[in-house]
Amino acid sequence: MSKITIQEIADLAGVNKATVSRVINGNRNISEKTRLKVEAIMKQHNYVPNSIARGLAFNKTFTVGFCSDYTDKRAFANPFFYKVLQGIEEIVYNHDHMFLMMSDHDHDNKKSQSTFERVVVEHRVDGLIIPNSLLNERNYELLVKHEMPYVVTGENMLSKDGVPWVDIDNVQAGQILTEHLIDLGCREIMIYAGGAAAERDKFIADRLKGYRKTMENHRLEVRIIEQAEVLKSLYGSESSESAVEGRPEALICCTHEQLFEILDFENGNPLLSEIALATFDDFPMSKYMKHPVHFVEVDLEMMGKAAASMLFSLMNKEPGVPKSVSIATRIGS
Amino acid sequence: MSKITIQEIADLAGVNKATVSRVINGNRNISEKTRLKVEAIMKQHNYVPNSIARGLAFNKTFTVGFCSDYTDKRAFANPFFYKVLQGIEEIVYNHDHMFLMMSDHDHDNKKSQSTFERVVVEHRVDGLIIPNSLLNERNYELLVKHEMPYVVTGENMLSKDGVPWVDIDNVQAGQILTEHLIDLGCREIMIYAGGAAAERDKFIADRLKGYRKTMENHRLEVRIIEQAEVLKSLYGSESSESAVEGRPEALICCTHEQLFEILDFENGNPLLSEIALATFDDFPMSKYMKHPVHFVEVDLEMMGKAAASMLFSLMNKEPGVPKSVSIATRIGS
DNA sequence: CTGAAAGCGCTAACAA
DNA sequence: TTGTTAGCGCTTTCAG
Repeated sequence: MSKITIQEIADLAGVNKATVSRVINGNRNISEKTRLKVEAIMKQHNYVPNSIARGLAFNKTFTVGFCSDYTDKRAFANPFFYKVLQGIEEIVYNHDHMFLMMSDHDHDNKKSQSTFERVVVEHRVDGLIIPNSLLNERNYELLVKHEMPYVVTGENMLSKDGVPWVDIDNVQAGQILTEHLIDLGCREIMIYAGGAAAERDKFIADRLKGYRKTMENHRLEVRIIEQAEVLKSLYGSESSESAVEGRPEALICCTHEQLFEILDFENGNPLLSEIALATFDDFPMSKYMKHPVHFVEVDLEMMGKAAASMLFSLMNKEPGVPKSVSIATRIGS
Repeated sequence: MSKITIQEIADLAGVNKATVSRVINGNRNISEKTRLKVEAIMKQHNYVPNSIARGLAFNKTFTVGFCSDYTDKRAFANPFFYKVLQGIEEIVYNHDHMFLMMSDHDHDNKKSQSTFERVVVEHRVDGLIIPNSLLNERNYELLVKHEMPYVVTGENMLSKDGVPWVDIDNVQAGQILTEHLIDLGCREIMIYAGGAAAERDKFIADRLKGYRKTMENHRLEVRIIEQAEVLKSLYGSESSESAVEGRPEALICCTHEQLFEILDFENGNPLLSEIALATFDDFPMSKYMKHPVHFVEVDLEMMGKAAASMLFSLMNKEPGVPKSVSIATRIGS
């Protein structure tokens, strides 16, 4: 079925297949009459051009890929992650392309090619949207070498210039979240942002920066903890007088993992329930939780749209494409 | 880059491209000597056969697709849904295929083709795994017409024979969940399973069946509510004496949507907090919630593997392929 | 405006 | 064991 080829359509319409090809591709050099005739025949037999053959001739796939990272909790553990996809898809379909998702993990064992690698090397897509976490040195080289257009979601941590990315404005997010806690009356606000993590992940460094700036504006003390142990000791069983003194009114967790680490700790430490918790990325489960969590709301769909739009601009080699987009956030509820 | 073709490899190796093709495809009729030579040249130039061209020649894509349904809350709203994907991917890579995800929604407006339709009609994949919710009459016809092998996740609700599916054993799940609540000491156990929904969705009917069987075994009263209103009235402000009497000790919600409907209602009705809640599909957030939720644990990775394995069997036209797989569940924590 | 022919990169008979 | 020759289905010169 669907075996019907351009040649058969041509025969049926009594024209050459080149003519059929012209109507398929909207070539203007064609008489209204034959165009209509061919179109009718195509419709009648619901002919659909074979995309593989088309791809071979055009040396294109008419497909953009999205690679998600299995190990990226920030993405998949967030049930609202799919909104990004929705945004991407809308743009992709408007451009009459296919949207293909693949998943991958940054596996170090080079024994077998990663999905990502195969897709790039085999040119299975014309462009790629990948998460920050997948843009390591090796993958970067690969993309460049194969001249594969790409956009990164999440600001890149690679010290490369010119890597195009789309991300939420993490500095601003850090600011408004801190501002929100201050509005709530908190003064002693601590932030859980690992030193190593902040080095590795730009988004953590930025969130920290937003926090720091806000606290300093309000002349409040900046208190950063890098490991949960520090916090735990403040609430430990042998807590000294000074530990009790050191307890903050609020704690900002830079990632959901950090948040859950604290929440898990809390299950054995009712004292912790006094603290106001806050985190980034949508967290709509908050209202059902024992311990409510303040969070920042992100227009993820917009983020997806921005990424896809940027990708198409790159694919079309449009001049003057902005190399990055930051998306503002607001306090969620 | 990567422009290197089979012809150039052939020239470099001083052989015919057919010979190169033979080593690519592991043809046995080739001398060890030339095979090694060609392989060396290929490696040296990291030659990768163009998959598009290969696809055209083979009339295959070496790709299997997975279509997820945006509107299917049961899938995407569940952060652990990706485990299914992990299972699928493992099998797919073992078969040296690509795995491509697309998302779709059962949009009734026929104005534009759905992604699903395009993928099928254009033969972008050799086989497809799709959720139950996408297998409507129209899509079914399409798959059959285009002879596209497919497997459905979630038992099919279409009254078609021979639709291959993989699902959790929903009857068993209903049983163990009910059994679990009984073990906990509950006697008045109500189940929220919409009448219309149970008609439409086989999985609801099955869960209900498991509940019913267990309750009857224990000589307990089967109490089914089809709309949240019934329950709400039992807890409403003007609750009569009889309403209070009618309050169950436990409530089983057949879907997460139903569960959240109850949880949202609860926010204004502390009385409801007395009730034991239970639901299906993994719900690991339970331990962080104000109101803990009993749930059934599913080996989603296994489900993915089963679906993919079945698909490959179908693609290879293996004889005697079982038409369905039911996967047992256990109580989660 | 339309047709004929070459070719995209690879595979698969059929010969040699 | 290897080379030759057609295609796979479509696009795209280049003539007419």
